[in-house]
Amino acid sequence: MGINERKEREKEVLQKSILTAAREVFLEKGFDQTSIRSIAQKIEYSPTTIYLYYKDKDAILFALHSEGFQLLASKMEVLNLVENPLERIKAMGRVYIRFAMEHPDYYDLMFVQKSPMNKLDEDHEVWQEGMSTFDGLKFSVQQCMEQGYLPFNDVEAGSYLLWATLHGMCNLYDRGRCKVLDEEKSEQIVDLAFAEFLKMLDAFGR
Amino acid sequence: MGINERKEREKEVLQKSILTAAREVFLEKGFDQTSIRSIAQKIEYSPTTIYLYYKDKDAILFALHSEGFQLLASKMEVLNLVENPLERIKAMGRVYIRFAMEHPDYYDLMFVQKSPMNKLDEDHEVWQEGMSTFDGLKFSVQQCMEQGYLPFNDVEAGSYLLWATLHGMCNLYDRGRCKVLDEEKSEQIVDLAFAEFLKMLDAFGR
DNA sequence: CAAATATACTTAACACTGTTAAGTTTCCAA
DNA sequence: TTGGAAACTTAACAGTGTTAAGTATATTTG
Repeated sequence: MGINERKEREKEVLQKSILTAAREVFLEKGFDQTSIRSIAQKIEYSPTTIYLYYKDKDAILFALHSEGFQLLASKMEVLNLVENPLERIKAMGRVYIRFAMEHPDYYDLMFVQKSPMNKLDEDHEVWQEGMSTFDGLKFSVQQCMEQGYLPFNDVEAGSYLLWATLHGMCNLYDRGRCKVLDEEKSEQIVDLAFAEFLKMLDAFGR
Repeated sequence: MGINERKEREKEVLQKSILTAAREVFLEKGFDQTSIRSIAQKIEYSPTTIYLYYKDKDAILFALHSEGFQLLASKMEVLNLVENPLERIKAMGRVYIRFAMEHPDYYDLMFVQKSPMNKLDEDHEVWQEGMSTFDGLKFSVQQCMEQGYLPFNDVEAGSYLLWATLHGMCNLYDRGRCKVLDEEKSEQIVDLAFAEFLKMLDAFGR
């Protein structure tokens, strides 16, 4: 009989509407203001109902974190069109920074907050979302090394270095550490620093 | 009469013992567990007494953040012995990473957490601690540019780039994003990436 | 068809958090 | 000795994540 299946579907609907509400609160009010109670209020259920569909708050944040990676991956798709691996890495950097600037909350959840990572530790799972994205970078770095565009010894270490450079620029900016510069310059520092970054990369691009 | 002066001194003593207790809790239990009540318990005063000596929690965290910068500055002192500006920058990087690894909580407070920065926004002050440290980097970058060690257009942008690179490596590591690598490699990734970083710097060191 | 059970959801509560207003104690000066 | 200022505490507010227990509702079973 299809009753159980109908119920299954109904459960899925509520699970998804919880996630939708969580996303709305998260994007409107930010990480700190995303509480179980505020999500519950949005879907007009009691706070405890949420625990029947998600193990805890971290599970919800992990789901949102995964959404962020899907969004980033979609932005990265255009990079397949770039033939030259060094140019592809440069373009990746532009996409990455643009993503961090346009979706600072998603970015924070994906690369800074500890909450979503707790879920992995509990379930002894691997960080698929992060690994897939990093694989994309590694692929291009590998090509660059083979073609003499980059002087790294180790693909993973080199990829991590490039990633960290962009992450550092975005994170310091997001966390207000650009205050080491005057206000005018603060606003454009990420773009300025990225320009210097490209300069360094080009020094090897023969 | 010296009574008022004695009282002044006593107030200062309590203010400092609050900060000491805050530091102890912070270093023992971490940022999240550093609550007003836990600090109060340590000094055996009521939680509200703390508000007679510090405006709010952010003010205490800012004070701890400043301590962190003092500690970092002391570790940076040895760099004055390094004559060559590029070598000095490399050594700065080593000191910076070592500091981040040995004092992850201080590092987080100084460069990641938003809390200490709120104090600046409220009081319309400048970030002296950050600026002083950044000035040290800018000085060496300027020298490197003059002597042809680094190809930057802009001293501040170049300095920010170098800072961001190290910060990114430390922050991604601290926030568990090294999980893109296998466990074995995760542990040494910062050192490995730093080695690649030095390689890139050396490419200009003629 | 009625009783028992399983499902879905809510209420109330616990143990916390930062912060403030009001009340109490302590101490010093007039 | 009394008045008042200063130092400190109590109680409370409004919020947090989370859990145990209770309540309807719907489904299955006798």
